[in-house]
Amino acid sequence: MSSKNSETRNKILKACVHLLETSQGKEVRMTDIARHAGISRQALYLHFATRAELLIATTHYVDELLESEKRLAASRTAETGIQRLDAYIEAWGSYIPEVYGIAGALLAMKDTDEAAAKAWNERMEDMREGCEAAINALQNDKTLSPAYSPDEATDILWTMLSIRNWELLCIERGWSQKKYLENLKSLARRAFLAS
Amino acid sequence: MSSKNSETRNKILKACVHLLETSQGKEVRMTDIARHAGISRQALYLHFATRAELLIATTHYVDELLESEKRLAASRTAETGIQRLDAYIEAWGSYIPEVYGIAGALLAMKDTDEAAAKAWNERMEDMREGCEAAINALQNDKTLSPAYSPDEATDILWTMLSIRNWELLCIERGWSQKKYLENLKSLARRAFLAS
DNA sequence: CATTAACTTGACACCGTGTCAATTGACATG
DNA sequence: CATGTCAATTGACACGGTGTCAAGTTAATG
Repeated sequence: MSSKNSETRNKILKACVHLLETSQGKEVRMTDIARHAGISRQALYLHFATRAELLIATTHYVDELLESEKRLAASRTAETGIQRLDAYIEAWGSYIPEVYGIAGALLAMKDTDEAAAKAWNERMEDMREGCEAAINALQNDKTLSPAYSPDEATDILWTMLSIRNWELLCIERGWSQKKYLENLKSLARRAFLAS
Repeated sequence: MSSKNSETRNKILKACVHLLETSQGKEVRMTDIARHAGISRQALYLHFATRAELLIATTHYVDELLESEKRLAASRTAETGIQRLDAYIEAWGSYIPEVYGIAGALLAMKDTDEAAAKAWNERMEDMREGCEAAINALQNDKTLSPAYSPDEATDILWTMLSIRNWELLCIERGWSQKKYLENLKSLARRAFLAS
């Protein structure tokens, strides 16, 4: 459970990311991760107490790699509410495919594992704040449709942008990433802008 | 594996429904179902070869109880496209909370179990047909926004109405069923109607 | 009375997670 | 050089859940 970055710890995380990304759907077992990292299964437990902990660490790991914070925060600099809404959808929507594998694993554990649920909920809470900020920006511009309170609008935007929705459109229905982004931006405008 | 309705088969299905409905989130084990049905665990396997098969049978069972077909088909009688859209959202949206428990169980098995995935996909396909019919009705009325092809609009409506979205709004965000239905109807209008 | 079908009990195999103990090998420090 | 320590290894094992198998019980039916 070394808290620092050790050589093997990184090997493990790297292997975990790779497996989650490639083996879409199929289970990713501790054994698989170990083999792929070139170490023994037991050595995993020297670094991560449980599978859940490993998965959570993996999300942090990729977030660092992707500089997620930075990219998501960028939308905050947009001038108008509409631009901000667009920028947030663009940023978050581009983030999804890069974390989809890991998110899926975490999501699957959510129901059975306390720690995984917590990690996931924190993430969703962060995302919701981004939505809230975008909606508030609309509100300040007086461009938010009077049909919605900011809270309601936030809930809806947050739901629209869920990873599961991305999954339905881009995986199940085969939409391209470009089509997804364009459609979601346009949908959000239709939904939230005062006409 | 008796294909007919036997006494105990129904007891099992009833127990299964009850457990899935009440024990939200917690696992529902074969043992639990057996105990709750008042029979031995092994007797379950006399009626259903696998857990997946039992769950699938359970969905059919509740569908029969709820007369889902009938209720969902009702929207087809609406006159205008808009009414039809509303009616479908009303029907499907009211159906969700009643099958939420079972759906969750099936959804969770989707990734690991072939049969469960198939059962789920069939269901989603049916639902998509309902969406398609509503969108086509709009199209025929020339009230579908030119921004969308019927296919795109169908995909989006289908996504909007996903059980996971209902879950996010009604479970996670605590929306009432009434609020959910109203908001989804209004959202769909904003999204799909030509302005 | 004998047969048959539905159930029961109890044991067991398989898998995946997590634990434990004993061992090895590298490397640092006195 | 001896010692200790740290990371990793091997191998065994417990636990929980699904699914299988075999033998025995019970009740209905001819």
